[in-house]
Amino acid sequence: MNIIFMGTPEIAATCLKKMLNANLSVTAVYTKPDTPKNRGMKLAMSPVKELALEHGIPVYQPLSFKDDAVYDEMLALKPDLVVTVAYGKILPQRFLDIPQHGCINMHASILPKLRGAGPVQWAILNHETETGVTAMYMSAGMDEGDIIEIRRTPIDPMETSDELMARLALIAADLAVDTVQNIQNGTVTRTPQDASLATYAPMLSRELSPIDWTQCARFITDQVRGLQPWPCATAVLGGTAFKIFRVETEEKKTDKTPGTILALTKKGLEVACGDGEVVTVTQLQAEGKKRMPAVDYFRGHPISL
RNA sequence: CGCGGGGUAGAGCAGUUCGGUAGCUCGUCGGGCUCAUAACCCGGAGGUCGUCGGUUCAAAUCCGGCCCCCGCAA
Repeated sequence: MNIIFMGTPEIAATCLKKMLNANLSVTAVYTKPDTPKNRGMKLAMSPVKELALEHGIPVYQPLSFKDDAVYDEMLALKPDLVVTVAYGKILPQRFLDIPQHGCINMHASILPKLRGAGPVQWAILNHETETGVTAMYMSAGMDEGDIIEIRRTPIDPMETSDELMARLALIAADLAVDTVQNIQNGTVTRTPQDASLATYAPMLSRELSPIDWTQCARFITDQVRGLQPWPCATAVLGGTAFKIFRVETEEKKTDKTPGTILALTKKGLEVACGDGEVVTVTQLQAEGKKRMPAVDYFRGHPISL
C-alpha cells in the first residue's frame, strides 16, 4: 500500500519512525515549510523532514493547498492512504478524496473532546486526569472525522505537557501502525463523533503565561505544567520576571495576600495564592539565565522578604 | 548578517566602568555547641577566571578571533 505521511513536530516524527520500522511503504512525506527560527533566525527543518531525509524519502512542503499545482502533484503520487499526525495544515476535501483508502489522522485527545491544535496542553490546563490518542478518518472540519480507535492513558498529577506529549507520541505511533495494518486487512470500523460533546483546544499563546496568584494551588500547578515547553507560566517575584517551571503545593495555609512571598526554604520560594493556599516555586528561569532550582537562583540573587 | 544577556571553586553570584594579593552565599571536609535539628559557632580544602592570540612591568579586567549557554522575536 502506497502511503503518504504528513506531519511536522516531534510527535509526528515518532510516528513516522515507527511506521518505517514496521516496513510500511511510506513513499512521500509532507511537512510544513522550513521557517526562520530561533536565535539568528536560521532556517530550521521540521523533525519529520529530518527523519525523511535520513531515510531518503521525498519531502514535499507546500505553502498552501489552494494551489492546483499542489493538487496535481499529490494526485501524481497516487497514494492509497494518507496518514497525518500534527501536520499543522488543513487539507481541503478534494485532497482528502485522492487516496482510495482515505486519509487518517492521529489526534492526541479523546475525541470529540479537545479538538484543535493544543490537545495535550489543554488536557492538563483543564485539570483532566485522563487523555489519549484517537485514530480517525479525516474530514473537511478540524478533528471532526469518524473515530476508528481510541487509546487512553492516565495523566500523572505532576506530569508536564512535554512529558505527556512524549508518552502520547509512543501511543500514537503504535496506534498509527496498527490502524494502517487494520485498514489493509479491511477490519477497521468508523464511528461518527457526537458533536454535542465536542470541546476545543485552541493554539496556546503567551497571554496564558502570567500566573494569577489569586487562583487556587491546583489551578496554578496545572498552569505551570500545562504550558511547557511553551509558552511557559511566568511570574514576577521580587521585581524580576521569571518563567516558572515547577511548583509544589504545600500543606500549610496563610492569611497573606495572594502573590506575597512568604519564605525561602530549602525547597524553594513559598508564595501565597488563592483560598489561603501556599505553593513553593521550586524551579524557574530568569531572563538570560538558565533554568535552575529556585534555591540556586536566590543564592546568588538574595531576595528580601 | 533580526534584537539582547551571559561563561569566575561542586552550585548560584559579585568583581570588569577606572588593569595591581580571587570575593560572597550554599554545598563539601574537619571540629565545637545542643535533648535535638535542613539551626548556630570555629576552621580547612577546592578556581588553567570558556578558549586562542594581542597590548602591558602587570590582564578576570583593555583589544581582536573562535566555542558554548540563555531571553526576546518568529
